[in-house]
Amino acid sequence: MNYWLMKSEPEDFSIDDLARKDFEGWNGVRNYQARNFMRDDMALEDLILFYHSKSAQPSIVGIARVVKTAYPDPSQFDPTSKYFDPKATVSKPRWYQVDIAFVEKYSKPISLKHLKSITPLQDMVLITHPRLSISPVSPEQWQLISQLAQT
DNA sequence: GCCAACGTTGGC
DNA sequence: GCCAACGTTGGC
Repeated sequence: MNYWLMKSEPEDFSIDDLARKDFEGWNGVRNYQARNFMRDDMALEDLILFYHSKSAQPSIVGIARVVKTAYPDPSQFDPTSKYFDPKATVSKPRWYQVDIAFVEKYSKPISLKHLKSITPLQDMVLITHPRLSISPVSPEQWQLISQLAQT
């Protein structure tokens, strides 16, 4: 079982949007590191911290889980999509996605500001690599954050 | 293979 | 909306 953090701009797709759906295909990821995490390391039922970026108070807002492992992101083949990639082919896809589903919404979000104030969380990839949209979370970090969510 | 130019992310 | 940090592209 692995733990992850995935960012989304709530104006594009929020935890409430996720809660309304059976699942969501996590398409449009166009960063190789993030792709590799999805393609190579994400397993069924892995748990995900769902993070709202570019919001007034960037925060972890809830939990999702992986319900389908990596498969080629169809938007890379669609010339009308903003995620179209002319260098990708069906036989040699470049971009992958997973499907995720809603698990829970925190009653109170945990802000980035709060996370940055907690010494043992300073090595979170979220903090050391602030522009990565998908990042691994250690079991220790997961446990600590789960405790924060309950207070 | 270097690196300048360019595009994107995301906190503020 | 700004802009620093960083990733990617492409000419040489």
